[in-house]
Amino acid sequence: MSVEHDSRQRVTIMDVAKRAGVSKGLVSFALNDRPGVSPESRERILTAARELGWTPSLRARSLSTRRSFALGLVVGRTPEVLGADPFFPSFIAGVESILAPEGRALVLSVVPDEEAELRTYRSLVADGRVDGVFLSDLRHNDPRIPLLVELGLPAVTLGRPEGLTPTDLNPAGRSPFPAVSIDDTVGIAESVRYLAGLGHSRIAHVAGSASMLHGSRRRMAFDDAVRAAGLAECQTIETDFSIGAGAAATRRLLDQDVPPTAIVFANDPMAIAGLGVAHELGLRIPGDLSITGFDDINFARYVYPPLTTVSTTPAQWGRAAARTLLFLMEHGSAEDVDLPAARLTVRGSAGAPASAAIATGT
Amino acid sequence: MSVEHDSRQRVTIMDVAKRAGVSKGLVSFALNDRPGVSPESRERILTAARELGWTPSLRARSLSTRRSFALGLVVGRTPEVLGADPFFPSFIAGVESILAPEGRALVLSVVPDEEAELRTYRSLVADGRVDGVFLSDLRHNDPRIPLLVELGLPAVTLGRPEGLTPTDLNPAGRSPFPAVSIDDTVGIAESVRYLAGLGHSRIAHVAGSASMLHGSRRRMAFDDAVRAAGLAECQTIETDFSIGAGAAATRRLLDQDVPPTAIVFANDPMAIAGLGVAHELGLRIPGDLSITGFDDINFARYVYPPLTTVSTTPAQWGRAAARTLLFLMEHGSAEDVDLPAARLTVRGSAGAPASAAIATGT
DNA sequence: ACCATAAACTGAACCGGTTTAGGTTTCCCA
DNA sequence: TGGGAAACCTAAACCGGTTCAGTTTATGGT
Repeated sequence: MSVEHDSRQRVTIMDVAKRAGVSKGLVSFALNDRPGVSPESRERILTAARELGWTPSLRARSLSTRRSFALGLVVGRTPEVLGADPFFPSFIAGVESILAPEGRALVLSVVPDEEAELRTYRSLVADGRVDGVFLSDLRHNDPRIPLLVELGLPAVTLGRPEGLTPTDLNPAGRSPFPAVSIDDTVGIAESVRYLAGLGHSRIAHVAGSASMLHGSRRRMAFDDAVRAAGLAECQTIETDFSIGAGAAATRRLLDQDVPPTAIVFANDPMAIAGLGVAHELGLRIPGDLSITGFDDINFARYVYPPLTTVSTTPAQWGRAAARTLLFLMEHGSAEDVDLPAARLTVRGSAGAPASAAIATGT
Repeated sequence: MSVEHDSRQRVTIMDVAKRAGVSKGLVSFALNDRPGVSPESRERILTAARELGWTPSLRARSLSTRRSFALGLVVGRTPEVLGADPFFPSFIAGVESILAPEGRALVLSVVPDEEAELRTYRSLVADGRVDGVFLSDLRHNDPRIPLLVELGLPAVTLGRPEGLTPTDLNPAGRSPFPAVSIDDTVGIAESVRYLAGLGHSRIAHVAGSASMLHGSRRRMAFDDAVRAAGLAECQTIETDFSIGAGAAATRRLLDQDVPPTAIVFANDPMAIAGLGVAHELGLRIPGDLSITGFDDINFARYVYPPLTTVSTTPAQWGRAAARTLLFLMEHGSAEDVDLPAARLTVRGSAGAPASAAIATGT
């Protein structure tokens, strides 16, 4: 009994209806299991559909339901920064692992600057390409938030936004979008405590961009931890998170009369660049200089010495974000999710400073 | 004269037709600039559309034209391998730079294995999600090629496929899909020649997966170059392109009685891992061991010593691939594109072997 | 036996475009 | 002046689903 022979004509809901001896409306009802279909009819319809190998046309569904069954991710980074950071590949893999079984697709955009980013959101909505979006790399007074509110596009933020204007807040005074967050301050605090415990007193921080929430938050965590450890003012240099900027910052720090004995980097790419600069200057690591990173990218374990860093879980973040966004779109609201805090992973790049005398200056 | 006030009702082609005093069919004609529309009408219609801020509904267009105006990229890699390799972010950025102005979106899938990969292509087609796809990471007898032929999905391959069965070939005996390629054998040959020129005679190769075309092709290029340089048989170790495998391979190579004095790695992540292993073993680079990589990822310039490697241009590849795929879809066929060969970029990780005595064994 | 009500189901409108068959004009030339 | 072709345009069908008003059928209460 061959039913699969394609007669050069995609099988439609009408074919299924005819074969089951019902109207196409009822087929639709049965498929979206809604009430008002007798068990027998439902069975007959589903059987017919199976026999014909029918799958409802996504395009037709899109048109009549005004949904696209796709989610969007707009990444506003230069290829330079993007390429060095394995966050997105892992994050996307996590997202996909949730979306694929649900029959939803991910529409990805990579754009170089903020203006293009906002344009992209507008056109995604104008074209009805996506039903919701992931908002990553939050910034202070992030212009994307009011834009998405204006566009009425459901979203999930990676981390809690800050600096929202009253008009953006929802009635309860909260962010208009659910946030899926991971506490990265714990890891920074642990890094500083660990270094201080090893005997370091001149600890510097190579921070990420202050305009990015995770950049400034890690910096504040660093300052707090330094203070908590009873250390004197510690140096911080702001960068844009790029490898090159990390190398330059390291050079500046080490090129001082009294250089730091340890550097806490805001991400692993910069830390690895720092490692390179230190080697180049002939410093022993961790003897002359201790280094910690943030992210625990794959490279971290394989550079020399292996990088002591803070381990994050982007794939898990992706899964949680995808689940939250799907829930939001289905139920109209969703709870914030807090993932387990990122914790310090100790490897070889940090150790006791070689000379306490130099460190204390006495 | 406010026309922008949204009356809670998206403006449709009908609104434009009414305002221009024509039928909606004619609006469609004017918009897709087809013959049979008088200049005056066309002008009136376009003006009306502009005034109303009308954009044709992508969803409606999709339904009636049976196109999705989106292209697909299915990446079959584990997050582990994917995250370390900045190829895709750059490639995607290149693709996007072409697609965005054309109003096309990129649908991205990341799947862990080949089975899921094939499933994904099937469902992308069944759902009509994409009008064409990019085929990367070509493998020998790649099962995706016959699948895409069967599905009738236009595609562009990144590199020329091999091992096609006669049924897959088109009438002219060529691959059914246009290929956008970059010659990576030149870079490998240059690496070997460069090392040989420095005085190395025991050069090893840490190859990528032999099942991947670029893995085996680079390996063959290595063998050819070694022979051309008049060197004795040189060692090769096959890996899966992952950082960890690169580290393990390096360890095995260096843990021999007569270790190589230079290693040519099939990609940068493995080369960087090799650098780490060498450092760990207390070797001086390039004095005791020379290392070359492949890709010229961002990290390459910032590790110590900076990596001598072969520079590729993934963003350019992405642009060319996107242009070719768009052309293919519009005209039904497209020419192969050959990008400039990847060339060696000399930095510090390769140099003359410290002792010619050890190198020659005399 | 009869009416009320719920459950099951149908038919048609609708989503917003494209496409095609056919109908007017207009213009040209015999 | 008429005939024919070309240019322009309209109306309606179509893409393949969802949805809803309304009809039929089954159930139940009195």
